[in-house]
Amino acid sequence: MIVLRPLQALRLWQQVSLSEVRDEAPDLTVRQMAILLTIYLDPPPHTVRGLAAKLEVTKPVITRALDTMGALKLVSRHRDEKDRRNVLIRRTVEGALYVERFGDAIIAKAQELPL
Amino acid sequence: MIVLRPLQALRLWQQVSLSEVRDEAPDLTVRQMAILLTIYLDPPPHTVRGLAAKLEVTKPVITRALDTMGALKLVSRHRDEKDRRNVLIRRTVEGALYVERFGDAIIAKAQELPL
DNA sequence: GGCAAATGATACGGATGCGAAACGATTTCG
DNA sequence: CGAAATCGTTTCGCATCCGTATCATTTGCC
Repeated sequence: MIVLRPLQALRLWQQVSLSEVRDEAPDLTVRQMAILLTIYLDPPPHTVRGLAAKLEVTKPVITRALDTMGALKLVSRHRDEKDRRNVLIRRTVEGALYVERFGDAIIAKAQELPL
Repeated sequence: MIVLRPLQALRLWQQVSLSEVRDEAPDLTVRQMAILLTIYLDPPPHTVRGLAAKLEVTKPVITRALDTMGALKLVSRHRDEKDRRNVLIRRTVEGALYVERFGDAIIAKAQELPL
């Protein structure tokens, strides 16, 4: 991947952020987006503790974000039957669609960028 | 600019979001970031009304964001002497530095991306 | 001069997120 | 078996943001 100039990178971020703000879609916080993308891009399994460590935030932050995104059906939670203390976070169809569309949005904005 | 694959675009967004979350720096909301980047990338003058129209949000959203980012010294407000109803939003040294560093962070993450 | 329009700020009630601390359930291990 | 450790959740008080409605100031226009 090549990002030629700083200005282009910033423009890309601006355009994608603008489309997010304008969009009807539920606006996730930066933290929630980081969690969501990690769940969908990094290999499973994902646990609360693991995500908290990866993001360098406290566990309640993860729990609350999962509450919110779970209500939006973007992720789902399941007890680990091997070790019932763990909660395994899994992807959902709706979440995969959301992430896919987001990726497409980035690409679309990238292609519209001026030289 | 070329973003070869959707996965790369998503990875880039993830990595930059992660660095933002982990960072000590004051974490701006998506709206605030969109406003900040618009102020620094789009040609002035910038007014509350103009920003509200560009982001498709209400004026109080802009006012509040300017309050917050003004306290962080990322932007400054000045009455328009030509038409004292207007408030002109201007860039600051701190804000320019913040945006510049953010752009560098994007580029750094982009270069680290896997093929 | 007087009144409508325009601009940005503010008030209000509600929703949501935060950090720190405590909690319940489960597992580990001496 | 029982104490300690682990894991995720919940609670608490607080801060911030939201949308709607309203406000004060300034301007334009008849």
